[in-house]
Amino acid sequence: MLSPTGGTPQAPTRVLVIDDEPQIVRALVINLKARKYEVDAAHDGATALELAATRHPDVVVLDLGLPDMDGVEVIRGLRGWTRVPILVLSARHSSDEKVEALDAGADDYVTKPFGMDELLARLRAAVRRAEPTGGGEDDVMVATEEFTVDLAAKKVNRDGRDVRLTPTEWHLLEVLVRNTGRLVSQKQLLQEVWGPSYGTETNYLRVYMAQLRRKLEADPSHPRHFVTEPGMGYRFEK
Amino acid sequence: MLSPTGGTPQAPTRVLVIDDEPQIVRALVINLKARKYEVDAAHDGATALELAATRHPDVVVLDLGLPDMDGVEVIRGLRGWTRVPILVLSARHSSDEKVEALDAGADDYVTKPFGMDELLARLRAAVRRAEPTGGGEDDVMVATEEFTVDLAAKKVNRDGRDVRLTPTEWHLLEVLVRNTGRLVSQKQLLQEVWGPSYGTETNYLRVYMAQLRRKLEADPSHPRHFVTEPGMGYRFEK
DNA sequence: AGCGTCTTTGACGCAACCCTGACGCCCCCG
DNA sequence: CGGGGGCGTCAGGGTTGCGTCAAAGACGCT
Repeated sequence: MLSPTGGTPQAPTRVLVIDDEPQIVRALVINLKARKYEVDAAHDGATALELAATRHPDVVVLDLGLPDMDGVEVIRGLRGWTRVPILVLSARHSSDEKVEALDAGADDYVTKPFGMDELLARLRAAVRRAEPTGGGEDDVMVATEEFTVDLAAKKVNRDGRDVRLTPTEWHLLEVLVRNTGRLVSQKQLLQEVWGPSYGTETNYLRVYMAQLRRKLEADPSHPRHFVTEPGMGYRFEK
Repeated sequence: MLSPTGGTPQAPTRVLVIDDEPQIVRALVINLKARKYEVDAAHDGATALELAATRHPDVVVLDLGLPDMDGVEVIRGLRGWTRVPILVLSARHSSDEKVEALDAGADDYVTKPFGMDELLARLRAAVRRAEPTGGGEDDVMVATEEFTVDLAAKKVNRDGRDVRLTPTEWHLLEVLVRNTGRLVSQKQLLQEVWGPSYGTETNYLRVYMAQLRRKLEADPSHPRHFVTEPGMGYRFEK
């Protein structure tokens, strides 16, 4: 995985690196940028808190040994207003120090010298669990003048009443709606709804398209939304 | 701070410890119980997954060296259906192993021998960040015309009297209510309530949906709130 | 050890769904 | 102008899935 943000394209993950040792900052910045992270860097606590407030990073990498203030104070300063994941770096192996940092609100604690692979893995873990819960919570709704389709809730509403669809009807509708405006070939429809071994049983499509139209179209015999493209396939239009 | 759960009284934090070395398990259990955690223990991967499904721990401590299966497989088995924090223990210091475990979905990685103080601090950190976000006011109360469900208090009230629900009934109701209006597939229901190894035992659903309807619906044979979507799943409507 | 509660499992009737075939229509093409 | 392929419609039958009931097994409590 090259990009830190998984499959779908989205805003790059923003990292705030706080360390006063130039060579460590340089190594981190290079490695992070190579993996398509967006990186800000600060070499003391004051600028760190400032950058955190203005740039809103998705994750913070914090070295405890700063020139101007105690690293734990930086953690408290951040935790006062944000739950952004904080990954602490430190040369100290002392258990007390780890406990203090973690209880102040740090998410993870890595002792120097550290392996870059491990650090990046811990960073990925921190970012991942901060991601919004629940997977696909987007309420994907498609609306026409006559009915609405809610892909997430698997609901179809027409004239204020819910329309009952059978599994096959729903599946067919789903494929069409996900390709709104585009032509979907008969073969593609058959394979997506009935399975990959189907492809020629166009009579299935005729029956189920008729049922969809009967349940959703104002005038089923003159469909406005479920359009037949003879010899090719079907198309859903808003 | 003696109690792991902050100030306000609430259910104790439940920890699942997975390790095949008895002395480690004993040390962990003693230390955790002394701090008012509720502790379950498993000494192999199979029972671990089973316990995770039935007991729903708030955090998992997992030793990678298990007799029956690879520790990473346990992580994947858990991540298939839950986001519970996973804290990995391991004797291996190898960087590759850490990266693999973290990328499989672990939240933290501690190498043995470990300091108990540090482990407990890391455990607190893992639990803390898994807590519900402060800003998101959970709709813990859901009301219909006939009954109300209080998700926080785990109470159901109907006609002014509390309704007694068995653990399974409640769990099923909870999943449905958290997805009010949305269709929940039979597989999802089975896996959330009975555990990840279930998915086809739809007869369980039939029995327990009937019991929920009998206890909550005005006319159980014509359910208004617990709607069956044949072949797909069930839906809770207000 | 005994009891009660909860969970699991099996059997049965019924309704709904999916598939199938037949028929008629329209449009394209010969 | 006639034939044919593709499409829409309808109705029947096999199959699946759901609701219900009942009883056995598992578990915890007294």
